[in-house]
Amino acid sequence: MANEMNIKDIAKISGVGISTVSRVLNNSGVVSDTTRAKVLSVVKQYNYVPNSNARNLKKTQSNTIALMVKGISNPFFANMIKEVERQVHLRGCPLMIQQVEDGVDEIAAAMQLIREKNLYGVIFMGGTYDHSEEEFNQLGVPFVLTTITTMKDVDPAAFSSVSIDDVQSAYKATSYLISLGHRNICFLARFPFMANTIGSRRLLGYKKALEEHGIEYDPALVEDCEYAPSFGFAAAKRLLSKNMGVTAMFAASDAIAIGAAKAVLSSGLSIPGDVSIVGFDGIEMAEYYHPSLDTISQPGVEMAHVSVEILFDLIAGETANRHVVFESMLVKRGSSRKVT
Amino acid sequence: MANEMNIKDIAKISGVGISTVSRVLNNSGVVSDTTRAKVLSVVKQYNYVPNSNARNLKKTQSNTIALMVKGISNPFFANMIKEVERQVHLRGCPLMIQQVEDGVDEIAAAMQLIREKNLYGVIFMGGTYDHSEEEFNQLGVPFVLTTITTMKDVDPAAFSSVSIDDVQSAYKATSYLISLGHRNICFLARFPFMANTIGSRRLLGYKKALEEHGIEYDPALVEDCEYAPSFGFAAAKRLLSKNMGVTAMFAASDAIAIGAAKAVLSSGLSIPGDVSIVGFDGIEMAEYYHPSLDTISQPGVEMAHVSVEILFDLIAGETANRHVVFESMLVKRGSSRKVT
DNA sequence: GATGTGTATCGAAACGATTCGAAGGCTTGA
DNA sequence: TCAAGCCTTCGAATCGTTTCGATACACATC
Repeated sequence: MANEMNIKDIAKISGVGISTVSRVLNNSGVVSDTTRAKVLSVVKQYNYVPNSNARNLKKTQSNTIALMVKGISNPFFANMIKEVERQVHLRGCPLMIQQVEDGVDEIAAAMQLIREKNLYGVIFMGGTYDHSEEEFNQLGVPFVLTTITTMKDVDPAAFSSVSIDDVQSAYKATSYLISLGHRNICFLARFPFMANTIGSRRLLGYKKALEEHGIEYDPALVEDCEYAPSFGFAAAKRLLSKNMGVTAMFAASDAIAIGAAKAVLSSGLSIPGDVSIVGFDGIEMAEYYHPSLDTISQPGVEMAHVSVEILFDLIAGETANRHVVFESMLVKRGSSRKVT
Repeated sequence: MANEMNIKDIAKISGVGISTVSRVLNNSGVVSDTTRAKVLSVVKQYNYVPNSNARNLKKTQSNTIALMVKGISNPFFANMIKEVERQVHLRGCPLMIQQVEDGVDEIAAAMQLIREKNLYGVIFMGGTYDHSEEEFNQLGVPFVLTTITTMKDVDPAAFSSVSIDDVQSAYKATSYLISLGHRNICFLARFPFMANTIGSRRLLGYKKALEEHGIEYDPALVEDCEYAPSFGFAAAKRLLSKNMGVTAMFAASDAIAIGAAKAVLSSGLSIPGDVSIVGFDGIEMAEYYHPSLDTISQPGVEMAHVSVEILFDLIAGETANRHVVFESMLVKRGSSRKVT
């Protein structure tokens, strides 16, 4: 039922050689206009699609791009994935998506795919990578790290990346809350055992802002929670029950912020009347929450776009790795207020 | 850097024939235990991974599954996609994801991929398909339609599907609001020019409930809006400005419901005090909205799971197509109240 | 010893593309 | 007329697998 035509059939029907058909389809080498037209018309008539397995086998390279992502359903990532797919598709390449479960070695998983499928390139999205330069080099195909932190100190010349400055962004959010007069500001993020995660980097920014304003850092104000509303809710509940006089919450993601807001509101407190809240990411749901949540917004779509651009530049032969750091933006919508 | 080993090398190093290595790797045919052990140890030692392009070329079939989806970033789909990926991955197959843009012929796009990549199977997710039985048959590989409505009257024996009963579900939601005493219930959904979309099917359920309770259907209470908060917000604003005495809103998705809730709340009205709201899908964000939104919840994860199961059954040779219709559930959380 | 049966293995052919060296057919100039 | 040079085109070899018919050996049977 599916494709029973191969290049040999097309060649025979067109009355030309096999290689001529190949050259027409790949726009390589010279082919006379009449021959080209003839071949193309036959291709169209029989709806012929070249078999990419054969093509990839011969070229020892496929045109498939893989996206290795931690947390497909995270709304911030979902948007980025959408854009990655769009951009990759636009360039005529199929996209393979693989979810990286906790505890799985991302590079090893990618290696397997690369060798199996002769991948064209890989985008890694989200998470913290505990890999050495050699391990990255082993990949053997172009790749880009998007919104990823690395534990080992890897030479920046060894990889390309797209990110925001997490320390600076968290600093910005915390400073904002401090500037509104808040002193008891709690911080909600995920702190796994590893160092240099997104959470720990944002914690650095949080601490830095406190320090600069002479506010003592209190670990009791920091809650460990995963990037989802249910965890934000539970974490905020825990915090509120401590009765520490918290007047502001800074969450490392909007999903957490939404859960935390729910905890605050359902405790009978008001936002921003009693508690101010600032989230992180800039997802649509935060804007439509009531009250609309302030947030540190990341330009996810552009980040995805640039990731694909860099990847294809590398594929095209660009040898210099690039590191694009986007600017995050403090979006004020009214979930924070001045206190005296 | 990448894989420079091929099966011939492994054969030579192991001191066996090429086909023996192949048989070991595929668990096909008989191989003595000692030979098997020897080959496996060499494979492991050299970290050999078979080239799937070559394998697929020879078998004229790859192990890749494709997911054709409309609206990757829709949170309800995002969750399903996550589960599809998990299940497909669990079965050792790579997953290719292609987003179907508006106006693109889904089947044609899938055909292209199938012929290029010799796909193993395809899952179609979301949207309304305007295809005939012949077009589906042309695919030539197993496939499942998940949460998809079809415009043409296709023989159920010609495809497999996973869905909920949209008419019944909308009927359930509307009846619930009516039972609470509401009469002016508006309905927000997407109504493209085509018939038999998800939106139009849910509209049927809405109408049926009204009719059964002797409430006249008023088209002015139905607003066309896409499945995202911003559109729900705008649609609800439009409705409120009509001053039709609306006391309840039924939205065809939670994303719409969230936008609509925002419109209600930011107009100074209360939920459920002034307006009751029921959404659709059962996404996490609706639960953490304040107030938590009532909704018709779809078992997305199970639907995704079953879709993959059916697909692999078909791949395994099952010839009978299956149609699994899941039960939706009315989840009451407090965004609706009784009126008198 | 010839034949049969089974087990374990081998290697050549094939899958459908790309590519490169070779060659056919023209024109041009000597 | 012939050689040179150019433009097209051709087809064999190749990529790394799978698979099937063939083979080799051991052992039993008659």
